Amino acid sequence: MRPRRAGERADARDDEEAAFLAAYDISAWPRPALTVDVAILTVVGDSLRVLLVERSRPPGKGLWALPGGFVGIEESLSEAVARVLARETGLHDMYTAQLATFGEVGRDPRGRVVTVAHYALVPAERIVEVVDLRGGCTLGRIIPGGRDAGPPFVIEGPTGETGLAFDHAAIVAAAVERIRGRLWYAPVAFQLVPDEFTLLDLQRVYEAILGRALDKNAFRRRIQASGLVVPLGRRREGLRARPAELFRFGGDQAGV
Amino acid sequence: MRPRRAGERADARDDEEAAFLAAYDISAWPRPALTVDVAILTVVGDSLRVLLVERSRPPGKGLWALPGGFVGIEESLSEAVARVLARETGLHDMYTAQLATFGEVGRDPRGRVVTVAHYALVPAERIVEVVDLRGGCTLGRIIPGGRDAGPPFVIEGPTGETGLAFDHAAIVAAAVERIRGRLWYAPVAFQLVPDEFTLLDLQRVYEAILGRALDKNAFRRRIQASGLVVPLGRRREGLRARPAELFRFGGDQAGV
DNA sequence: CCAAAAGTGTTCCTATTACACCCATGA
DNA sequence: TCATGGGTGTAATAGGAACACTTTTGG
Repeated sequence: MRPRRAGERADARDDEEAAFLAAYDISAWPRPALTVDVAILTVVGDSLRVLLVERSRPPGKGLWALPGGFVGIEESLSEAVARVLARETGLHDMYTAQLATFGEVGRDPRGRVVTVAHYALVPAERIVEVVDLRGGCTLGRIIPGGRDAGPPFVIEGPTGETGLAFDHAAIVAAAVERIRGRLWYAPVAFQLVPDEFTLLDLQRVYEAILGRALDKNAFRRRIQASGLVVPLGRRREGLRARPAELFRFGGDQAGV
Repeated sequence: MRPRRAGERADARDDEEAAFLAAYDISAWPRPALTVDVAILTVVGDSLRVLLVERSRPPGKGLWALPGGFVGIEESLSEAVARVLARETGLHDMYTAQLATFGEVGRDPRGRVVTVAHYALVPAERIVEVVDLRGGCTLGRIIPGGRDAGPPFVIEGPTGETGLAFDHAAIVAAAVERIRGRLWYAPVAFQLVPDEFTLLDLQRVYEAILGRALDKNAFRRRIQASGLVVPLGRRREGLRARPAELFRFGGDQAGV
């Protein structure tokens, strides 16, 4: 018995496939439930934050948690993410990416629930505009534990508490590790900054993500040499110091 | 309404949680089925390979596919991977890691099936020992499309065909991209080489994964400087050339 | 003028590349 | 001895880190 080549007895095979599928009942066996959870990351000042929602029902009622929800039978994972984010936070059209899938047996008290964790990157300005940060949403602070780029993290809610519902603290830690690893190779920081930004704005985002200070000159040259930013020829004035040149994301290497 | 602090009205909350969970029926709604699929990668000679199994039933009967199966209600994802690999290939105790989750609505003709793709790394010697490469298993050849480190790939089965069942070709491509990205930062290549190896053995593995030649001296120095290999003080003799020094994985940075 | 923030010049150092060369063995 | 694969020296280069310095604004 060999694998089918293209066109080889395709009719008979197709009939067998069709008959099999007609008789197949995929819901015949018990199986895990599937959710998506999203760590929406942003930078406020010099600290990395994650958007948390208060759980309004059990399990974990009253605890802070990542926005999430069950995956519908007719929607892809990314569609589920978009739907959940719009419902729980009002945000839409932001950069999202898949992170990892968490499937330990005891991670949800409701039963067997496997979650496909995602992360999203949004400028803080947009969150403040759209999200009601008093109506059940907050921006938890992510504190890198180590002095350099390593775990562990502490996630600190608005009232100083550190616990999140389910295994959501582990998801946040994985999200931070992921964007740290991708920071220099993918347009991560550009998603966290307004359309127009100064190089020091951008540097503050890099520093918040990495949890350590960067050399100003080295950073500036590295970013400009990358060809990922284009100068706008305008300056940001009004502060009590020398105006900084404004840039936007784009240019040679940006893949636009 | 504020999030619960530690110990605050814990009894009442716990009662509510317990009551909720007692009444909760998680199987009440239709939902996707969940599988795991594994790309078992290895290096034979100078080419990267992936272990394929022939599908013995519909859908895709007769096509080559990655080993995979449904996730049980009482097993974690990694347990499901181990079970599936032992059942379909006889391999066990190898290095596996999660890759990504594929959840497009139409990816499986049986209905809505979401798969958590994994990859595994095994030395070719072990596959030849354990797996029956004539009884429904084969080592498909992975051909990098670009001249450097980029996609696309062609996956070539034993009889020259290129199609895999479902979206498994995309999973293999994602697996190769992942191990390419991790090659210099994680012990990827060491999983693909026997316990005792020469530096040129190791270099051939790196070259197969990257799809390009590496400078011998640069490679040798980089690996030895990493502290990840320790010389055994013995040599591999018997070839018709100068015997090469044997190494094993371990040492300072190996995290053993 | 001074504080504060923006922006630049220069030096040092390390990792990577490229390429040429020497060494040990079996036939 | 020669072919084959194992192993090394060295110079050129690129990129990042460190640090001191100058410039431009608002008060």
